[in-house]
Amino acid sequence: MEKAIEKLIRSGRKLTRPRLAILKFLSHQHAPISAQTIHDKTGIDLASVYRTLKLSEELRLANVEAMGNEKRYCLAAEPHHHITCRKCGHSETVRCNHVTEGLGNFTDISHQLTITGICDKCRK
Amino acid sequence: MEKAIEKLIRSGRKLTRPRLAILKFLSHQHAPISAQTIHDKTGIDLASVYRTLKLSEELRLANVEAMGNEKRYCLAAEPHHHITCRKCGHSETVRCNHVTEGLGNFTDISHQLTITGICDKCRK
DNA sequence: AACATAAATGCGAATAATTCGCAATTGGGT
DNA sequence: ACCCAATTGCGAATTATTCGCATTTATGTT
Ligand SMILES: [Mn+2]
Ligand SMILES: [Mn+2]
Ligand SMILES: [Zn+2]
Ligand SMILES: [Zn+2]
Repeated sequence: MEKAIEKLIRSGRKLTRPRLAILKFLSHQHAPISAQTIHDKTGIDLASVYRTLKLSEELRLANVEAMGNEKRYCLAAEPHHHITCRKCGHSETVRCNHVTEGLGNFTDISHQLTITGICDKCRK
Repeated sequence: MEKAIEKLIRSGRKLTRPRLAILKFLSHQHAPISAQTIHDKTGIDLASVYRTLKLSEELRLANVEAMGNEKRYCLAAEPHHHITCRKCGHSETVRCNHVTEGLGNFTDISHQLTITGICDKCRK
C-alpha cells in the first residue's frame, strides 16, 4: 500500500482523506471488491469511490476484474489473479502465468483476467 | 458455427430465426463484438440479443470479455483470446496459454481474459 | 501560521448497459 | 394442421457508472 501512495503522489495528485481510506481499505482485503462495497464499508461517496478506482486503475495502483456486470478491484501487488466460486464467492489467489507474452506488435499492454469455478465446499 | 448450433439443439432449446442470425453474424466476425453492435447490424431486438448472448455463454457457444463497461462476445472456437488496441480498436488473436492450470480445489472452471495495448500503427 | 488556488469531494441528476414483464409469435413435436 | 411450451419484441425497470457544479481541502507560497 505504501507503494501505491508513493505512486499516487509521484503522479502529482493529492493524497486526500478519501483516497487514503480507499487504498487502506483495499489493502485489508484478500479478495477483489466492488465500488459499492467500498462505499458501504467506508462511507465514502460512491461517485468518489468510482473516481478513485478509475484513477487507481490508470496509475496501476489496483487491478480490475469483471464479475458479472460489476467490476472488482484489488491492490496491485505482485502480478496475480483470483479464482472465485460462482456459488459462494469464496476467492483464492492464482499465480499470474505471464499471459501477456509474445505480443510483439502491441505496447503498453494491460490485461484483466477473471476466473470462476465451483469450490470444493460447494460441490456436492 | 455448426458446432454451436448442434450444442444449442442438444441442450433442448429451439433453433429460432433470431438465434441462428446471431450465431451466423458472430461467425463472420474476427474480433469480439457487443450486444449493441449485433442489434445494430442484424436488427434483432436488443433484449433478445442479450438473452441469446447470455445463453450462448452458459452453453459455452461463445466467450465473453470485458471492454470498458461493455461485454463483447465471440464464438467459442479453439481456446483463444484477443488483444485489442486501446486507441483504434484493432484486434488480433492470441493463443490461450492454458491460464487455468493448477486450480485443483475448483471445478467447472471458466475464465475471461481481456488484453489491451497500443498497436504498432497507433504508437508514434 | 494564515493564504491562494487548483484539485478533489459530495450530492443529485444523467447515462449506459443489461434485465424484466407480458402479450403475441413460433419451432418442433404429435 | 394443431398444440403448447419456449421464445420474441417492445416498453418499462434495474444496475452500474459517470457528470455537473457548488463547496471543501491539500499543498505550495508568502
Ligand atoms: Mn488480490
Ligand atoms: Mn475470437
Ligand atoms: Zn463455493
Ligand atoms: Zn491501434
